[in-house]
Amino acid sequence: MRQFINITKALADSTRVRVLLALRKQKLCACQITELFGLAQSTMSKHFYLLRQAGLVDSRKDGRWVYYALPGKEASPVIKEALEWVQRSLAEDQHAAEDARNLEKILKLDPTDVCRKQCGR
Amino acid sequence: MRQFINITKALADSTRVRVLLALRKQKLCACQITELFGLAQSTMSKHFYLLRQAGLVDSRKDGRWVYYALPGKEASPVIKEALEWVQRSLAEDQHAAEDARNLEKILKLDPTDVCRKQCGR
DNA sequence: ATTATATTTCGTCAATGGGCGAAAAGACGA
DNA sequence: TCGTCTTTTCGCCCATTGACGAAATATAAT
Repeated sequence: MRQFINITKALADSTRVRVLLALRKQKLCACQITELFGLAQSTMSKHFYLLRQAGLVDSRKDGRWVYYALPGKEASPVIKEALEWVQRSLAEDQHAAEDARNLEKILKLDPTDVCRKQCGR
Repeated sequence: MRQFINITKALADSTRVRVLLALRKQKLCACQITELFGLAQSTMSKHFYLLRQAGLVDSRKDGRWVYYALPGKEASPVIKEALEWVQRSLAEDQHAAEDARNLEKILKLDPTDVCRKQCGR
């Protein structure tokens, strides 16, 4: 029950759900996701923490960057079903579609520039 | 997105999730559910409100009683999938099992007595 | 009509949660 | 090592949420 509520709490915020939708097609660096939503780094970091704790994302450190991705086949059924439910329910979502368009632009930039930009925020 | 977050927020509280599990086998009167959890009527009423608003339960007024039940086939796919996910994920849950045992006892009582008992709370 | 019963609404309080900036931590390059 | 870059942690603020009791609403019984 505890684990389950962790998952539902993590899903009970639109920013975090939008992160999951953004990760649908590819893994993303923390700075790219932060850029996408325009929130403070510290705010996004807390969101990442909750998502990781719930098991809804995997994180992999690569040098100075941290990459987030949807968990793979090793994830528990409850997690996999939750993610499938999210993706299916919001496949046509307008907000998510706009995020996807903005993400396209961010992906064309050099991640280094994206990160540097945030220091000056 | 808005509707989806309503659903996840409704699921992000263990009392409300336990209500959904208790309704697995049969509809229940508000007083029976309130008795099961031992919380104030007003508290439970607010939980019912959120569950109803999210579309996760149906309510039907029958005289003085209000019966809550899981929604039927007319429910939207996102709702049905959410409920299936909840039930499947917590089918073996210990907390839910204990609730089920306590519910057995409550169901053996006359609902009228259950309600009356709560006035004296 | 009046009283009793079942549920909801309202007002209040403490706890939680999302937001931010500043400081700390971790990792690379000069 | 020293400075730079990326991310996380910490402390704070304001809004939201879950809890309660009291009052209001709605229905049934006398």
